Amino acid sequence: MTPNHNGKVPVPTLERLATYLRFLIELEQSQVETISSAEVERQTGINAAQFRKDLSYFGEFGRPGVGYNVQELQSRIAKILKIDREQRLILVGAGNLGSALVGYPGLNEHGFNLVAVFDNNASKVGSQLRGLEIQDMEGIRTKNAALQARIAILAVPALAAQNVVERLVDAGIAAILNFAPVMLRVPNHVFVRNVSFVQELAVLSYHLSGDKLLATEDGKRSGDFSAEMAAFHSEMTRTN
Amino acid sequence: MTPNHNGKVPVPTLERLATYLRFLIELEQSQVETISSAEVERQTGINAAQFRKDLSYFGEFGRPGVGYNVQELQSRIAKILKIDREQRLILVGAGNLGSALVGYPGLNEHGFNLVAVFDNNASKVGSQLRGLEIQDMEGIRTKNAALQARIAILAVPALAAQNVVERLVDAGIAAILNFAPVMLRVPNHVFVRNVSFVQELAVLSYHLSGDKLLATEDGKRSGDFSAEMAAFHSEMTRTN
DNA sequence: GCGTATTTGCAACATTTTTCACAATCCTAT
DNA sequence: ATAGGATTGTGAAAAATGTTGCAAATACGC
Repeated sequence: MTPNHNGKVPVPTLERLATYLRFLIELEQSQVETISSAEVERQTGINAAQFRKDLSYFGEFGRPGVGYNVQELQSRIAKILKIDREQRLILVGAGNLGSALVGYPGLNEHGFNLVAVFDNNASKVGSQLRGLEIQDMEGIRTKNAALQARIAILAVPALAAQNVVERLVDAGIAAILNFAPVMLRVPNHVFVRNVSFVQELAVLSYHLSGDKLLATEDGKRSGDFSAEMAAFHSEMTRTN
Repeated sequence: MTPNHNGKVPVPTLERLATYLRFLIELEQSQVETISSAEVERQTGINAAQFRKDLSYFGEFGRPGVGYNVQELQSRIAKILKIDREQRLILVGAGNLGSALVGYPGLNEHGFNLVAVFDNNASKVGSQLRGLEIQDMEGIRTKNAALQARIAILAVPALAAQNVVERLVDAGIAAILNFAPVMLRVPNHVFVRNVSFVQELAVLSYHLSGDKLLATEDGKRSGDFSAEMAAFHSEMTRTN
């Protein structure tokens, strides 16, 4: 149940745990009762031994010769990630991105409950955002003492970010999902995960070949490309 | 100029490269001309040797005893990441998230140019999204042969994602920024980066302690906590 | 010019993460 | 009951990533 290891779990393991959870929920909806690590590899692309080792940080989950019970594994991973209970979030920054996040259905589906929206822009304060009133940052400490949210989504401009973070930490926030394109300075007990679209796009951009024409209207391509696509399509039709 | 190494650059290095770029642009705007790796460490938190090693994959950039020319380094990293030129993007999925991304100013600022928006929802097709007409996926191959975009942002529901991806690949897309909560199957020449908010939140959630009260209205906390916060604040005031 | 201060690039070392390999365990069929 | 096939959990090897230490290069004061 609780980690039987010395406490240090690799971050990549935690990231994959969330992937497994998503996958297991899908399986559950398809009425699959049991799954083996080999089948997980086939369907997610994650190495079977990796899957087993990731789980091994937290105890034993499967039965040799049988596999894993989908429902049980799903609920145990949810417990490990502490999303079996309600997790309250606050959002700071009601711009484009922040507004989109408020409407993202995946949050509630995974037990995350957005309980308040803050913004420093006086023209926004007081208006509604999908049922939540946008509040001034002023007094966030008192407000969050009541709300008891421990996770904040930070979607403010880069220049405002560090200042906001210090107020969030003061208000008892211990985990921050940072969309602002800056490195935040936080005390040791506070965890930050950065999300940067342009950073992701830049990594993709790097991998692009210098070639100009990857697709032509008449469908002609290089020999290598055609062969690879054929392989891809046959794999697709096999897998489905 | 071009990589003087055997071609394999660690992905973490590429991710940091994008961070350096962001940071260098900031420095440039503050009229800083030269910076040392030690100063990079101080300001970004990334180890100085890490910074030097990351750069070393692509050649020599600095002068011993002096440091790095901010402007030159900035432009060389941009070239490495291939964002010195215009990179055309297409967006698939004009829902909440997709719409927010269209309005994200950071895209243009970094040379990414969103040239088309696609959606399968007939009720959306034809309407405008910040100056771009939402188009039907039908005929995307022909349309992209003209647009010549090689990167796609995928912001469609999970169930639709794999189907859409196959059509994107067919249309010549070679890199996908995937917001759909599923693992995509793609041919080898196509690169995918996944962005999942709930996954990020889950990792944060894991790190939260079981304690209920992290902040109280009257400001009382545990001794450890107070000490750490004091250290944080003194560091903050020193750094600024 | 010469010694001293810096600071890079890189090779060697250390750590972290992934993969391999296999004994131990469990189910099924006979 | 026992044999046989499947599958887990995990120590050990391998690969990837990060850090340290230092020679070589540069600038600057004297």
